[in-house]
Amino acid sequence: MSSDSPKRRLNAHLAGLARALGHEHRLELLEHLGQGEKTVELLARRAGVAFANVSQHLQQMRRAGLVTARRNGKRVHYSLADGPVIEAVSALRALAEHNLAEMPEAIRTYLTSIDDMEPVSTDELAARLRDGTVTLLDVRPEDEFRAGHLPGALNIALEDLGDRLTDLPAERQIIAYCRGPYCVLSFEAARLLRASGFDARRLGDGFPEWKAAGRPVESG
Amino acid sequence: MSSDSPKRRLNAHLAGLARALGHEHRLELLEHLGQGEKTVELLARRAGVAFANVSQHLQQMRRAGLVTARRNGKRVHYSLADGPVIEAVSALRALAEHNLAEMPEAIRTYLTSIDDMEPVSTDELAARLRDGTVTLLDVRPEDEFRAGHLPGALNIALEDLGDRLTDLPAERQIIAYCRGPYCVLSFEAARLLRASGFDARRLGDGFPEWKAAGRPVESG
DNA sequence: CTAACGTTCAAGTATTTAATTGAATGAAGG
DNA sequence: CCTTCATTCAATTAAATACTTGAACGTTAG
Repeated sequence: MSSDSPKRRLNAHLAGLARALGHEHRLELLEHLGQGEKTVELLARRAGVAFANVSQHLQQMRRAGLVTARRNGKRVHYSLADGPVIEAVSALRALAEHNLAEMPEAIRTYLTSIDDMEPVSTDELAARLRDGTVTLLDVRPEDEFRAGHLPGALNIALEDLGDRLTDLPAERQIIAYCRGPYCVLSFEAARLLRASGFDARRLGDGFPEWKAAGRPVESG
Repeated sequence: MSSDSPKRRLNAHLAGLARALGHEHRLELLEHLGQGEKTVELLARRAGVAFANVSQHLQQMRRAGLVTARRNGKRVHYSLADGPVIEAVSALRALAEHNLAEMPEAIRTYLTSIDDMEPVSTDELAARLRDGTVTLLDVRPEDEFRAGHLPGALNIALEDLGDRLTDLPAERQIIAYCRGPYCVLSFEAARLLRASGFDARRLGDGFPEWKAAGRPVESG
């Protein structure tokens, strides 16, 4: 009766999208691309995946419409397509979080330890920023910060944080953020800061989610 | 530097979820399960897929935590897991809709023709229901209606609609709904009703999305 | 023009996934 | 108990996907 061909083809199309998201490396690449445009080489280095391999994964995602490529000189710069890609990945995460029970132990403890840091919500952060009662700290690498960051954020990459504690106010609460909800950078930063006597917390989401929610961003 | 094993494993887990959504037949099965619990046999029939094949797809989704199974006598009844499964599929659809340009022509015309029916939004419907100015028509098969439907809806399966036009009010607007945004049932219903002189529209979403949005449902 | 470099392509192998078939389970009914 | 029926399992084949390697392409610099 209702085995309509167009509907089937649409489902096949949706399935193709899902499969394009269905690989560990591609999800990692998307997370990095969420921070801003990047070259293949940089992505390969950051993700720790073989070069040609990254190129192929990127092309697969390009075919699916998840990312776009632009050539500039010898390099090809990839970035997220402007559809709701972040939202789709977030939906996957929400799905995963709901089934915590069915996850391997190692992942579960990882997630709950991240949760123990009492993450600040995006709404809460926005309010605190209006009040001006917190210092906002971006602990991603500098190039990602330059490509886009939350308004008024201070950038100290996690690896430099230990050497630059004196740049931070001792009396104000510090909220650290990084690439996304499961990115360890802000988690490690908050831990380090707390151990050094600061009042530190972390943002539950990261830059891509903030931007995807339509909130203002700065760059440069 | 930050090639943390737990994070990688989490991405692998997310990728597994995405792959569990990454097949035409599984998406179709999820759509049917969104209407309510169903046996393997019924699913195989409704989806037009070979029996053992359906069983294997279901088990794959069960392993991924997308669906649950319960045995009752000789039959095994599958239903959606209680995580945000509908939301994840909706995210995929949103992604697909955003890239209309990159879709094969056949699908694109299918989608735009559906859109030409000026779908009613969930919010709009809720308001109109409060006013009591519309008749709500559920055109899914009776078993799906019994398993759950929108409050106050009248059930006439699409295949019976032509014979039961006299059961419908000529003076009130009729809003038809079915299984989801891309389900043809309500589309065909609205077309038939309009051709018969009724003032008919269709709901943009379907029963599963209404329920997933936390709105009230009735059953029986 | 040639060399160097970043990226893509092509080919091969290994692995994973899908569909089909027939046998095996497990519950109900005579 | 033996049969029937719905479902699952196991085994096979076919197809798709991932990774590696080395060659090819296109752009910039000398």
